Formats: sequence, structure tokens, C-alpha cells
Amino acid sequence: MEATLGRPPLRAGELEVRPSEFLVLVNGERLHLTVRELELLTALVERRNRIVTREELYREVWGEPYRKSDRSVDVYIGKLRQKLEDAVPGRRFIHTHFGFGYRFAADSDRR
Amino acid sequence: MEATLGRPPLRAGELEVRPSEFLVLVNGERLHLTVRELELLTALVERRNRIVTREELYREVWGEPYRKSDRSVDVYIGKLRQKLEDAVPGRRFIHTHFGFGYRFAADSDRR
DNA sequence: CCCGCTGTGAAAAAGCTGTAAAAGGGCGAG
DNA sequence: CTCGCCCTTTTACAGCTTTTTCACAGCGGG
Repeated sequence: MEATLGRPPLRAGELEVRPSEFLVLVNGERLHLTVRELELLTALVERRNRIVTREELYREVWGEPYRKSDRSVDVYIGKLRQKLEDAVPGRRFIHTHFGFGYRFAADSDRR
Repeated sequence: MEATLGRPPLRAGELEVRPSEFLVLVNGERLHLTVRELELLTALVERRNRIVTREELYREVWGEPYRKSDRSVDVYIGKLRQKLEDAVPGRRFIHTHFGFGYRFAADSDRR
């Protein structure tokens, strides 16, 4: 949880993440996230527009070495997608890059 | 995939390869490649303007000894050529050297 | 011509991802 | 202490994508 404490606010399209307040706003409305969800979203938004490996995400959020049989990252990506979809229907924030990892993008950019 | 992780960016004509970001740009646009395609292209561009044997490419990308009946390198050369042709029509980046191997060149030089 | 080398489509095999659901844990209320 | 609730982790499996293998046709050099 300390992974969110010193972090400055992040804006990304209709999202605003304030890690130090455990708060995510979507178009001004609070999005209710659990601790893991918030930490994972924070890690992704901090690395927006870049492909991030599961390894890196796992190290950052879980704080321990990644075992490739571990599906936690995927499961939480799914949870985040669901909540983001509920909040902003039709928008796609988290992209899968097969064999590489995930990439967060607030704008519809091609990279 | 770790074959791309510590690598510095490479520029070659209208191509820019950023292995550590799993990213290839062609005239600024992302070229979508699979893991193998990216690794093979990276290996070729790192050795640009030199003829590279299948053995060397196979060792570098697949990480194991080459069996001469293995056509994987050829198949992936074909995939890369196709994607590069789609991205930059009329341009030829990967040259065959009969009996020797392949050579990547960004400029239209003959050798 | 001959025969090994190369290009390539397509099938088979391997591997990766999305997701639901079960299992495991922590914590506060009573 | 026990229960109930919620969050996290693990498991299972279907559906897809990628990788590998195979087959055959066309080339190219001797």
C-alpha cells in the first residue's frame, strides 16, 4: 500500500488518479477500487503509452519476484477493465500486447 | 523476450527499433510485430549491412543450436518482409544471399 | 539438366489470455 | 471466539494467437 503514498496525482484523459489519497476520479466521479486495483492502475498510468511486462507490474505492485504461472496480474487487469468499462462505456484504456504485456493509453493513440 | 530488454534503440532509414520498449516505428507509426518477429528484426538491424548466417540468427533469437532442417528463420524472414512491405511499399530491407544467409540494409545499396 | 537452397501457404502444435469460480485470509462486529 | 464480509490468490478451461512443422513449387549455380 505504501506503493501509492508519495505519488503525485496523474491525469490521463477522463481519469484522474490521486494515489496518495487512494482516490480515482472518472469524469469527476469517484471510482471505487480495492488496494490492489488502485496500485495496479497507478503503476499502469505512471507508465502510460508504454508496453509493460507482467514481470514489471508484479514487481512494482506485489513487491516480489514474478512466477510465470502466476495469473494475478491478468485477473486484476480484468477487474480494472470491468470497472473502467462500467464507468466509461465503450472506452478502452488497457491494451493487451500478446506475448509482451499490457499498455495503458487514455487517448486513442497507435503506439 | 529478454533478448530485447537491454538493447539500445536503433535507427535504420525509415525504421526505428526500440527493443527495450518492444516497439518498432516505421515513419513514426507503430509496426505490430510478434515476439519472434521483433527479436529477429532486432538481430538483423543490429547486424545491418552484414550477411548473417541462419546459424547465427537462430542462436541469437531462439537461443539454441541450429538444425539445418529447421526453416523457422526463413519463415520469419518471410513474415518480416511481408509486414515491412505493407508498411513501406516498394522498399526492400532484407536481402537473401544464396547459400550464405540474409542481410538487412536500410539504404538501397547493392553489395 | 540436377540438386540443394529458398519462399510460402497451410496444418499442427504450443503457448498465452480472459474470465468465472473456488479457495484462502484478514478483520471488525457482536 | 465466531461469524460474515470483502479482498486476494489460485485454479480451471475455453478461445485465440503465435510458433513450429510440413509440403511443394520455383530458383540458382554448377
